[in-house]
Amino acid sequence: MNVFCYFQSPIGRLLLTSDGTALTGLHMEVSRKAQSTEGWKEDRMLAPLSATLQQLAEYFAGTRRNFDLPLRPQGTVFQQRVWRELIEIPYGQTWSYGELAKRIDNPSASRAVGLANGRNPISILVPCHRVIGADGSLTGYGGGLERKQWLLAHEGLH
Amino acid sequence: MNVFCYFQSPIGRLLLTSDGTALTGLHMEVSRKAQSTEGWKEDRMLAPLSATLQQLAEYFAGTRRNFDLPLRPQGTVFQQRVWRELIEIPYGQTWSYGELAKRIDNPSASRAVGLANGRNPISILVPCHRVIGADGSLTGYGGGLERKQWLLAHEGLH
DNA sequence: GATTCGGCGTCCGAAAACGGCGAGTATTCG
DNA sequence: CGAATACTCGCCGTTTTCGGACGCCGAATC
Repeated sequence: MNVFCYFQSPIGRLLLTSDGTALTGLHMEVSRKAQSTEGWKEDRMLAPLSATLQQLAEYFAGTRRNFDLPLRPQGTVFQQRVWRELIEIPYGQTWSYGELAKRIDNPSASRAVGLANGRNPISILVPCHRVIGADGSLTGYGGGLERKQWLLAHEGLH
Repeated sequence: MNVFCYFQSPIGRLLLTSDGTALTGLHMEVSRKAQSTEGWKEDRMLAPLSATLQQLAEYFAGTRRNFDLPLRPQGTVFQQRVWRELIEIPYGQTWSYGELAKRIDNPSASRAVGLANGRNPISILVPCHRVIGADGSLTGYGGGLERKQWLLAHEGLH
């Protein structure tokens, strides 16, 4: 069972998707990559979705720093390792791609980490925006660098 | 929704599977290729399954020569064409792989037809056992040549 | 800074391997 | 001489393998 709904945020509309028991995706609206929801059902009341809506609202309001939600992102073994580690980055902090690579015992895979980051299906909640270049540059972001910047600023950086 | 059940036949136990609305598989027990039913529900009462059980019993009892069941085999376009044509072979008759290839307007694809035959997910009902070599040899059968021979003999051949 | 280069997992396309064949020769026996 | 069997070779869709390109990097060099 696939369900979805939208959340209106300061950085644009967000698409939330769920398999019925957990959150499977949180996508920003980017023209080129319009995730299709054809054949899916819209439902803001489904438990995982309504909980996410609530916590997102609090996050953007500035009253929440950590999320507590059932997540189920789909990906390869390596990607799962990267994403699981992403969640360990505290609110308002940043790691470099290389640091993240070290943390998953694959110190030379920093570039592959970047790739896995780009494939993160659950943005914001899995905070791939908290990873930047070793020299402090933002380097890149699926939703656009301006959104990455906005999120980091919102968390009190720069 | 995936459901399964078993049928005890003269040629061994058969595994029937359904997506809830049609029959998706009928597999013979072969050690090397034990189709996994993990996470599936066993239910002999589900419409497509109970109907199949009934008609199979009649087939093996010798009182039924044609089946009337909702089938939904999964495969490539080419395989679907082959399987659809297989159903046209009358009870008690055999075609060669080459003849079947001609029937689907691909006369030189006899070998590919053999391959598609081997992938037939619904044995007996989709009678791939009625296809033999152009020289009359049995050539091959997923469930083992002895079963192919048994089925053809049961249909009055040789 | 700007450029170069090595490292790493993934994606993608091309190429090769693989059969439940069949037709055409060659070979073997009565 | 036939007829039956053994070999060879082309066919064709599918699967597997392989190599190269790519990207949200980082360190070294210029």
